[in-house]
Amino acid sequence: MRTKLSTADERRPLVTSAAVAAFARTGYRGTTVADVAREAGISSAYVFKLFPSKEQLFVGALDACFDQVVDALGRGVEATTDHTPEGLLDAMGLAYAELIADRSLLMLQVHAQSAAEVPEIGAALRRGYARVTEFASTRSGATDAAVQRFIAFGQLCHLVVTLDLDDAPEPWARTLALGIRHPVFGAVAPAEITEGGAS
Amino acid sequence: MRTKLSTADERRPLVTSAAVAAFARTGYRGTTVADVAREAGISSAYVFKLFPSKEQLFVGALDACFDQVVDALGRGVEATTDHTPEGLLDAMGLAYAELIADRSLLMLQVHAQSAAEVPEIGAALRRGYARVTEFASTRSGATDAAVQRFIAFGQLCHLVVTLDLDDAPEPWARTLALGIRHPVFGAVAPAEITEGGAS
DNA sequence: CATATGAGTGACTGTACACTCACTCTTCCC
DNA sequence: GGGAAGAGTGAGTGTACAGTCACTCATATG
Repeated sequence: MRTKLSTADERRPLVTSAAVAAFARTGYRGTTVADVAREAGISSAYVFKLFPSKEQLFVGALDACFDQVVDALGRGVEATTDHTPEGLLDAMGLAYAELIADRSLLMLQVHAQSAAEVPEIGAALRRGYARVTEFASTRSGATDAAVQRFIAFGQLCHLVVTLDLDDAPEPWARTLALGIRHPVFGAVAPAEITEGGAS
Repeated sequence: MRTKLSTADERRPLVTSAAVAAFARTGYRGTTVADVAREAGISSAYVFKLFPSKEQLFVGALDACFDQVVDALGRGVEATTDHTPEGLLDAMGLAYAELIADRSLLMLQVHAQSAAEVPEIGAALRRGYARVTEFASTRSGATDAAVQRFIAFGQLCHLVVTLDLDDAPEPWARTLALGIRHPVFGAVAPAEITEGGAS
């Protein structure tokens, strides 16, 4: 009994997870479907039975990524007792920081942004950011400007993690990584950055 | 007399510009050196005489990109009369917005971020952001938090332009694109156009 | 048992691409 | 004129990859 068979519908989400991990490492064009297949422990021929094309496989991974992001934001909101708009956004930021501790979900978004010229991928990415932005906005009740800043610091966080700035000693790197920790118990950007630190 | 010869040292920067344009369109892995060669009007064989590898060609393009970004920030600083730290950062933001009106320099940074796993490219990207961050910090005299916010909104701007959000009607897109215009005479952040120029 | 359905794969195909090489043509200097 | 130095290319080579196909094997049911 070498391999236990499962149904295609059971296997598809497993392959999607494998695709998230693989595409997160080397991006849309830098990852072969053989890489995804290896990660999933199946043959690449079977990946093409499960998904019609590499493009659709990537889109599936990206959708799954945003599912998890929105879920995490929701859990963050549930977990806080501070129900002010700023408190709710902070709670979401913290939850996001915990979620992306392993980098995969974050890197997938970065790679997707670079592949957004592919129409289906661009559309999926817009869909994802629409969900996140609308969720942050309606669930926090914050002003548009505050929501915009929330997303802006999310994007900065992507840069910091991509370039491994959070444990770089250079002053400029410390400036960009201020308050951003990707190790699990850290916090993400403080919302009150009005008159912050010293130089 | 079909083609006027020029020296390799004259031609290299021309090819670098072509590389910026080509890589900006389809990214590091999505662009062939034949694409760059076509853009530059030479054969791909000759591109390899001018640059040792595709990777070094991309690094050259990225360095040139950051040269232009830092230059633009400098011109922004020269052009403003408001010498408060916030005024200087605003002026830099405005200059950056004008510089990236044609998207190439911005998209190249986005694509570079996705290719940062390639060691030489990651290093070049860190070099570039180091220059920008240090320049913004020392020339504005602003707090670390303000400089961080400056870069964060720059990253948001990358997202907005990549996803073409600035002329999308959806509310979430309007929220993210608040105050961000990429058409030439638009402004970034809460800054006004001060120079008296005709159309 | 027979036979159907669907899971899963090895071996291919066609193409695209990074990089090389042998070569030609131009310019310049004697 | 001759010939060295360098600009510039056409025609490759080797490899890697998206997608296909014909097939095997497991399970299910009558």
